[in-house]
Parts: sequence; structure tokens; C-alpha cells
Amino acid sequence: MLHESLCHLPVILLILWVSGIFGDFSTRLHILPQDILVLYFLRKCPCGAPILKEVALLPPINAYFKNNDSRPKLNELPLCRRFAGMDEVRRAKLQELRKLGIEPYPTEPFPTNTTAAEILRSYPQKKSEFKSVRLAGRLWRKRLMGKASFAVLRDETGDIQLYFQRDTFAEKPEWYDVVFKKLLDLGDIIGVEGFVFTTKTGEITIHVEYFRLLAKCLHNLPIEKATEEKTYAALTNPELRYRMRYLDLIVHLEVREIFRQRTAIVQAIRDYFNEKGFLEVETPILQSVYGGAFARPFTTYHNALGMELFLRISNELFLKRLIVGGFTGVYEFSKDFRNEGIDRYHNPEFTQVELYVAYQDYYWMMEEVERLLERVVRQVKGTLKVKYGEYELDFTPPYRRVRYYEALEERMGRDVRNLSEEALIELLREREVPLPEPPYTKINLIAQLFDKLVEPSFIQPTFVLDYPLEISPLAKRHRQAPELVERFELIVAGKEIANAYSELNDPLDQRARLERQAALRAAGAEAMPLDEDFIRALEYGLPPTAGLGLGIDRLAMILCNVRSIQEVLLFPLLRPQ
RNA sequence: GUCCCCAUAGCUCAGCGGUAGAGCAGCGGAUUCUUAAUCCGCGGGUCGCAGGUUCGAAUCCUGCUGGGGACACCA
Repeated sequence: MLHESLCHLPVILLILWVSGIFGDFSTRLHILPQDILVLYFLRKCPCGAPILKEVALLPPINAYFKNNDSRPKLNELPLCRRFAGMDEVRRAKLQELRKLGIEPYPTEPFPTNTTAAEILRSYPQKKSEFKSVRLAGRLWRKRLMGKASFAVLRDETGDIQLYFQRDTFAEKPEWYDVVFKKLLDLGDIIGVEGFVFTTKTGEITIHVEYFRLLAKCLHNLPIEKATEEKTYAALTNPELRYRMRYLDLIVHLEVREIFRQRTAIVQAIRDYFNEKGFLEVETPILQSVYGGAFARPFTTYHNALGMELFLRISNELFLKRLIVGGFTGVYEFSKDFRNEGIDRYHNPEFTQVELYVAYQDYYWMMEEVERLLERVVRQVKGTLKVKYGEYELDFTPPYRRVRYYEALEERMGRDVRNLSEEALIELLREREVPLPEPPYTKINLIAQLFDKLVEPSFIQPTFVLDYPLEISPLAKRHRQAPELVERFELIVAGKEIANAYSELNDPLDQRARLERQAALRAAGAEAMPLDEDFIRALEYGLPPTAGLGLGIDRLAMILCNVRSIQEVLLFPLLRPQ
């Protein structure tokens, strides 16, 4: 062996020499196509030992001489190989089922009488009630062992083990051997009927006596597997999860739980408001004048009217019109649309619930928010202490209350109200806070300081109250300080989740403040347009009113302990593919 | 809108100039208490798209598309 290799040495040296002619050999130690050509002509080592045979499998010659069509054509392969790993395997099984007279998408219903969770919860106490169960869901795992097999069924409520035994199977044995073992795939939707028992290892299991295919699944499912030592991740790519949310929901029971909780949050809020006698209403999404918030709107076009319309950025002005109209408490779960950037706290369409209650003020509303959240958090989480990331948030009222300027002074170590614009800009630079959008007004700079330095520091539920008048054009002047308004925000985990005022009901003041906004708008700033009809409504008399906006997505993020808003939106906005 | 990172098998990822890899899923076989079933065998890819550099590109460069993160806007 050794001497054979040695006798190839001259050939190898020849190769190196020829290669040197073709290119910069010093940078590589690999065999090139031209090397192979040399070998091809030499064929044999001077000692007589064949060379080409040994070299023939080297990569370049493979590429060099290989006929591209030498591989078997796809349709020449037997079916089982041709479509291995592809959806077509399942398509073929579907045809096979039809041949056996089994419709893969039957019309007949399959009424169930229990669920996986129900069996797991109640069977140990009430064994006699589970002699004949019917349930339906996806076939989730198969552990085939010859004449008996285990499988897992996943229904809406969770997973339960199935047991199939050839000899006790009610149908013909072929149903076990062919239909169950060969033609059913993971992900297929089936209905099963049988009795519940406990295995030797203590797992509650359905002994299946009859099953029915209800819908064939034509895709391979990414199925998660996990043990103590190791987890085989299934579907973690966020893009795929959001684009194919149905798949995400099939695979991840915890994702289903997030959306159940989101719905539970909405229901708890609705229940609370309804018990209070507030009226749930619906107001226009398509508006010819938008308002109620600072935001760029989406525009659309009405063909018959021949006019531009806006998707609402807020429903505030409509709800106040309803209070003018005589309702004392109205609320709406409002999907609002804002034409702004997308990040983990912002989606272009999002949901808030807004509530307006006549004859109340923001102090009353603060207590109302505490009572509401106490109820909602307890109902959804079963406790008032909620884990959010590294924090444990405590929703037990009362929440800390801190005035806007006092919080700012506490954080900055001095009162910033008397500083000049230049001094404020300097202060922002000093604290490494990016400058806001120009024009730089005192109030914009102060608001930037507050938003960047103060707000994120409130982790536990905290009311910040008495905001500057300039940044709150719809809130009533503070009863003691005319440069402030009666407004609060609720901050949790450093983010605003609610915003409320004693609503401005002085039509003259409101007109002046909105005209000021209109002037700012004309100067290029983001500000509210003037809604003449809204002013007119106020002129008819809005009772003293407390108003609230509560961000449902943000609240859901906190209560579900997720860090991105996309996790609490079933179908977050993504670019189309 | 700006900057940084990512895109390889159905899924999760490795490879980062020299024949495209693993685990899970899939296919064939064995298996009547398994549970990540196990054991034996097998297949699976336009390496996001388009150019460029190179004898040779999944790998290096440029552009594009999509996503993630940060910033800006905003809630």
C-alpha cells in the first residue's frame, strides 16, 4: 500500500507542475479540472498501477464528465421514493383512500361528546362516565408497534393518547393495518370512538374501537418534540409563524392560550362595563375628518361620493358626541389605524377600548381603572401578581400616583420648566436623549425628556397625572393650575397602556386649542385638524365627562408576558410575499 | 425612513472558497403498554432572487426581495 502511494509521487509532482502553469498554485492545495485532464492522458502511473480509477470520483471530474441527465428522472422512480418528503406522498395516500371507498373529506358530521382536557381532568374521579367517548382532532403522533399502537390526538383543548389494538378493533383488521398504519398521517383530522383506560405507565388513554377520517392534511407538519435534555424546535421563525398563523396555532398550544387570554381580557372589560350600565356602541371607521389623537391617517377613496376618506385614528370625538346626545356612559372597542412605523410596540391597526362617562372627572376615572384592572387581571390570570419578563407586576390597587412635573423633577434633579430652549437642548444632549422632530419648542423638548427618561422608569402600575396643556388639546384645564390639564396616563412596565382626561367641554376653549393645533399643522407639525361639527356638538353642551382610552394590545402583551405586539395580534401586518 | 443582523431539506440549524450536512418530520421493513417509542434500511436541496470576482461560489463583492433587532414617528 505504502509503496503504491509512493510510486504515484512522480505523477503527483507532474500535476503540481502543470497546475502551476494554469494558475496560482501557491494559494491552493486542491485538484483542479486541468489536473484531471493531465491524469486523463496519463491513465497509468509509470509503475503500471491504474490512477484514473482512483481519481475518477474526485469532484472536478465528476462535474467535468458527468452527464446531467444521468440521474434517474423523477417520474421514473417508484412512487414511494419519488414523492418522499413531499406533500405528494399525502396526495397519493388520498387517492389510495378513495380507492378503498373512504372519502377523505366526508360530508357527514361527527358529533363529539367530550374533549381531551375533559377526559384528563375528570376520568380519575368518574371512570364510569367514560365508557364511550367520541372526540375529534388532529392525529399528532404515531407510535406503531405491530399489532398494537399508540398515537396522540390533539383537539382544541390539548393532547390525549390513543391506543389501537388490531384484535379488538371494531372495524375490519385492514382498517388498522392499512388505513390507520399506512394511510393516516400526522395532522390528519380524525374522529375517534372508544373507552378510556389507564396504561401500565399510568397515562390516561382512549382505547379506540372505531375511527373516521374527517379531513386529510396534505402538508407535513412541523411537530415540536421535547424532553428534559433536549428540545427539537418546530416552528420558531416569526415570519412563518405570523404568515401562517393557522400552522402556528396547530403546533403551539401556548399560542392558542395567548389568544384565549386576549379574548378573555376583552370579555372581562366588556362584562365590567356592561355591569356598570355603560352602552357599547359602534362609530364610523371611515371618516371625512379624522381626529382625537396625534397621528398620520390612512387615506382611502369613496368612488360614488368622489371624495377622500380617512380610516379613523381614534373614536374619541364620536363618543363625546354621544354623551352630548344624552347617553351617560358609552364605550367602544375600537380598531384604530395609524400610518406610522412598525415595531414591537406598534402595528398599523391596533385596538383600544374607549370609555366616556358623564358627570365624572379624571380622579373618578383613576379609581375606575384600578377597579377595572383588578377585576380583569384577577379574572384572566387568577392573581394580581403577574410575571412580565424580569419583573413581577402587582395590579393590587391603589396604584402609585405621581404628577408629571414632579416626576420629571425627581428624575432630572431640578425643575426644567424655567429652562430656555437652548438649555433644554443642552440637557437632552447631556443625558444622551435624541432630539425630537423640529421645530424645537420648549414643550416638545420637555415631553421628549419625559418620554425617554421618566416614563420607562415606571415598572409597577403608575398613574402619571396633570400633563402640560400644550400636548393635550382635548383635556380640560386643571382646576388649580391653568397651565396643566386634568389628564393621566397609566404606565406599566415602562409603557403607556391607558390615557384619560377630564374632557374639555368648554366649546370656546376647545375651538381655541384646536385652532392652535391647526396653526401647528400648517407649520408642518403633527397636530389635530379642526372638526367643526365636533365643536358644534360641544356648543350644545357636553356635561362634565371623564374619558378613557385603554390599549388592548399593550394590556394583552403584559398579561400574556410577550415582548412583541405581533404575538398578541392573530394576523399582524406583514409585507405581502 | 435610517443603521446592524439573518435567509441552506417540510421544520430547527451546522457548513463560510474545493462532491451540500445533522437532528426532527417523511418513505420501506420488524415490533401487542409505547409516550422524543425502539431497531434495521432509504430518499429528500435552483443553498431567497439577480449580477459580479474566481479554474471553481452556499461560502467573497454589489444590487434587489423578505424577515428580525435598534433608532426615528407613534400608542
